[in-house]
Amino acid sequence: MKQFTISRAAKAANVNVETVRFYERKGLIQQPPKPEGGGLREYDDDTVSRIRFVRQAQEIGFSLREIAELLSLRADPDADCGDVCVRAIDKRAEVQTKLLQLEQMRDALDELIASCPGGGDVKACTILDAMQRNAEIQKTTSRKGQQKMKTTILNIEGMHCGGCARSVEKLLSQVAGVEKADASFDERQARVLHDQDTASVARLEEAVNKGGFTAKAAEA
Amino acid sequence: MKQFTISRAAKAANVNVETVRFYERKGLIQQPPKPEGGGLREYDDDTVSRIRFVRQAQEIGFSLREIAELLSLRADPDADCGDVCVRAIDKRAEVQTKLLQLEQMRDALDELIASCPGGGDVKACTILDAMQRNAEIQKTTSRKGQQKMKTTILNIEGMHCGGCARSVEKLLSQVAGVEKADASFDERQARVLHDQDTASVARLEEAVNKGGFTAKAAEA
DNA sequence: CTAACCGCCGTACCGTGGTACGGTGTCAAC
DNA sequence: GTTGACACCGTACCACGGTACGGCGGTTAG
Repeated sequence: MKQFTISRAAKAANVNVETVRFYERKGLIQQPPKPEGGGLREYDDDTVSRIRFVRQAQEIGFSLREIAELLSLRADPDADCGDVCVRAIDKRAEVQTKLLQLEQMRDALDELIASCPGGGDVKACTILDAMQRNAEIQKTTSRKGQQKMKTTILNIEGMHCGGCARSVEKLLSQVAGVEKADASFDERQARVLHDQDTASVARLEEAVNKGGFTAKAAEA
Repeated sequence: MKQFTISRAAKAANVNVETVRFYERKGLIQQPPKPEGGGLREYDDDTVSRIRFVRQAQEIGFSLREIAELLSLRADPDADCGDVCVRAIDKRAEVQTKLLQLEQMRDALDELIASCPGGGDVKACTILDAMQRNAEIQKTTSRKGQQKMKTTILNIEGMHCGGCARSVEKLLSQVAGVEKADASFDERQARVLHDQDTASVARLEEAVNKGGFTAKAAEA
């Protein structure tokens, strides 16, 4: 097992020294203890691997917070491979959603570009016009569906960790008409901002229950 | 022309009041003057439209900074529709790049998910293994290409505004081997962090020149 | 008339993923 | 034994796109 100083370790993992220290602070890697007789901390191969794992997971689209979870799963002897898989599937769904949004953007831009006369007075710019028109359409559709936004607090049973809380958030946010969902593991609660017409409280509870939790609206 | 209070304007544009104020501070919208006799500022239809324009442009993928530019173009009597078009094309390229990256992510995740046995000990998790393996591969490839990173300062002629500076950055960052490119309109310079082997100084100059500017490496 | 709200404004803070700086300690080579 | 490079550590700072708060004053409904 090779030993490194921090800067050698950073170089080996192809990151900045400050980044290594940043990851230590975030708990993504353990800071090696100082040698007893004093001197410099010694970083090993394993830590370098771990840093590279972090970068790879980042490239796949995981946030540092999620990577920390993966790493702790990896270290947990009771963890199941299925847990990892669930996260991968969630992430895939997330990536797919972003992908579709980006495709919409690209198509919208393509349309704009195609309609451009290529020059002339900006007052007649079809691109700006089109964006303004879309903006106005948004207005009318948002007015058509007169939203009755309300925040509901759900008491949730069956959460085991912060990851569960995030699963609950995901379940809730996938219900049509839900604007915002925050779940707190500590409080065993979720706060949901939703349109009462599209997303009834019953619908919210149902969605959470389907995920294997138990949700009940808290009395106001 | 309807008049609104700030909160009514915010509601009409479907944003938070604080967001309206934030946009004012960022110069995206003008803050209406206080009426002479005192009292409340009056927001008009036009401002509301402008806010919706901002949101729409954001959805298409423009940052607030870029939107500010679009808005000032829209107001500039000398601006050409082609200027807007160029920005749209740039943005399309950017969106396309992100799209490809996300597709890679999705495919990588699909592979990981497909390989998952679906349960069992996390020690045998194919997903984590695969990520670790990829991480190790990255290491070797990044070692193979022994990069000689260097920062070069280019003096740039032909920039007319901050937008030009950003164009220069874009031109530079598209050169293979360029890690980072910062252009300053005020200083008429660009600072480029690049691999000397893949991206020679001549190549950098060439790329900038092709964009209609004139670049010369500054003497150290 | 008074409470309760809204406008107004400055300022602080959030999360994300780092980067930068300054002072002190340690080490190794010349 | 000195010099220069690195380690160590706390803290501050960057961009981004907002959100939140606190105090003041104006306004409006009951």
